[in-house]
Amino acid sequence: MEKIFNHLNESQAAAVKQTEGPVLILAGAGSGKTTTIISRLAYLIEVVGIPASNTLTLTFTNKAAKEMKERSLSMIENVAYPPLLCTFHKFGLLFLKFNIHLLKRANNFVVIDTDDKKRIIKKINSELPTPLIASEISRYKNSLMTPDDAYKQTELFSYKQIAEVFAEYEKYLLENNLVDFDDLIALTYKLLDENPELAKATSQKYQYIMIDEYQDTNELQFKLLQKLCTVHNNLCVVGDDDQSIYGWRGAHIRNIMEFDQDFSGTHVFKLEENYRSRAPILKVANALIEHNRSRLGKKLIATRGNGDDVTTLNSNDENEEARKVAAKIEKLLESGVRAREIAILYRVNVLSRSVEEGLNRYGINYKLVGGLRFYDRAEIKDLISYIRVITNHHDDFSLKRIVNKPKRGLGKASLDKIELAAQKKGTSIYEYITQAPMEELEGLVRKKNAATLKEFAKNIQEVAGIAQASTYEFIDALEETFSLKDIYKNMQDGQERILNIDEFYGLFRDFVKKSPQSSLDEFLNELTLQSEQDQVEGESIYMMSIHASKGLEFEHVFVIGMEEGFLPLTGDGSDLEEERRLGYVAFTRAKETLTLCHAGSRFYKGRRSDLEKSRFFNEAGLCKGSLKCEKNTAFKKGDLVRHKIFGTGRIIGVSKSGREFKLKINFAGTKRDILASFVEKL
DNA sequence: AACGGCATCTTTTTT
DNA sequence: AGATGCCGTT
Repeated sequence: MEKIFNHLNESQAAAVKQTEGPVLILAGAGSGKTTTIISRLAYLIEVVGIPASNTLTLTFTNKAAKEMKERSLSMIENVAYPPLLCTFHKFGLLFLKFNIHLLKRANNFVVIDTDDKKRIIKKINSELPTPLIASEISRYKNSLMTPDDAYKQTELFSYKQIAEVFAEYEKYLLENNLVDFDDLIALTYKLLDENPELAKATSQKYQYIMIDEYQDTNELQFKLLQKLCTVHNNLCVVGDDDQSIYGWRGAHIRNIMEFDQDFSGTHVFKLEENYRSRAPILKVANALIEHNRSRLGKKLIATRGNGDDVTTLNSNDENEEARKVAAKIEKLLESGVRAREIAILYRVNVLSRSVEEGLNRYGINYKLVGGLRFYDRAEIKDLISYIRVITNHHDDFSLKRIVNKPKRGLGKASLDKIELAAQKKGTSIYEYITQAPMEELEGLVRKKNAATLKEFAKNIQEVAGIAQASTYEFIDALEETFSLKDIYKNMQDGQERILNIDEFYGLFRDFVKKSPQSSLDEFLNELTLQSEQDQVEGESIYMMSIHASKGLEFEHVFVIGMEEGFLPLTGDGSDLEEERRLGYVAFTRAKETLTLCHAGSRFYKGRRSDLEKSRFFNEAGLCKGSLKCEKNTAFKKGDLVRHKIFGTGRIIGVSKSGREFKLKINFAGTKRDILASFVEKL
């Protein structure tokens, strides 16, 4: 008991103790959110006496789940079964394994990733852009729409077409017993919705539910949570409306804004004490986010005392910016700061390029986080396809991916012929290759290739036999039989690919060591749900998008590209309030110092364009008393501006007052003199 | 079947 | 600019 409350402040402790009923914990950046969740879990299990198996804690990323698991293990003692703590999708996977038979489907389904999904779509329709169809299908599934619903909903021909692709896509998944990411949640919901008894039983099993990063949930996840709360309302959600930065991906900020209306009798706790950043950093972050209208209202209170002022770094172009940032970082490193405590953040990934060059010139090592993920690399996906075919020879989808890797002379034309022949016989491609007489195969493809195909099928079977006997020997047998590394031996970026393959082999061996009794099947599904491999700790600084930085912290943070058009990013579909939240997330990553950089022009999309300093400098209160800053904001007669108290008005005159500009503004007929830093341009 | 040249697009990203 | 994708040529 003491151990649990030792490290908690008052509001954290209060939130931990409120175990019953709906609970909303508004956890500001750096306010000890994870500590609170873990403590609450420990309190439920160790003090209240709830069996660990009756709790459920859901996160969005594997990383968060992993961190919480590790930290909870050190806090919870004597637990026969560890509490279920996993991602939403993992929960869906587990649930479907036990219950998908109710949808008349076998539970040996395979989870496909976004790339697989796109390949399937592309095969069905190559006219419309695949990513569009993919995202529309995702949207339909998240709205629980059937292809039929989607078809009826629209009058547009192209969208009717998309609905038709959706129908065929669903048919394909069903026929091959595949499940996509959206299905993991949607089918789980469907099962609970159509089987009230199952919903009741599931809700009874998970009596205490906690959700991390609640501001990132979408509508379907919300509905799923409602089902899980069929027989109780012990739902505790933790999140921060000010850090909702995934609206563009369907996250429903409404969920957190209106939680207390969705669940009556909600207890609200605000965690506002910040244990991360120095006071000046928090001041700037608070000032910025206060400009958002749609928020629950929360202020970060500094506990770490005063520190350096937030610095603005002004450059003419991106090269100057890169030099200045690199020089500053070099100084920090010389003063003994560890490299991993320094991060460069940006709104758009392309902005990393110029800074990379600067860092290289200064000989500073950096690590790019994000970009192409390990499991998305073609060579790794090929390997996974090999393993899939070995576990399930009838997985035509994966087989087609690898049948010509390494080259076996099987191009599109030959493959189509084989596939057609297999379809006619009603068998899988693998089965067709093994069973068709040699003469028949030779009628379809070249003699030499027919033999290669037979050999390929034989090899698959052989390696499958080895896998069954010993997962230990499997990986070596795979490489020996198919020489997958040789494919890349003579390619330009081949060495890197071979290294990736070796890394994958290493990961596989680790998996086997950790759970020797597991089948390849389990390994595969685990893999599909896995995101990035753990970033290796090294002596290099970090560079990443603001999105990727969420949840992390660094002593020294540089935000580059703070210009209109980059942060905030403008254009169709952009949401100024979400951009502001992005700024807020970026600022609150910093523990000791925060440096905000902007450049007068950048080379972007093939041409150089002039840029205005971001309005966020003004909003964050970083412009007071400085004329230099006003130059870029360029208030002029006729501009519409907003004042926090007087509302919207039009500038009718500009004059200088000391070091600042004074504006004469017409607010709905009332003319007032206002200092420029107190209004924002509309 | 494989390669190379031309056109097109360009925010953020997890599962 | 740079990556990706499609199509036509070899």
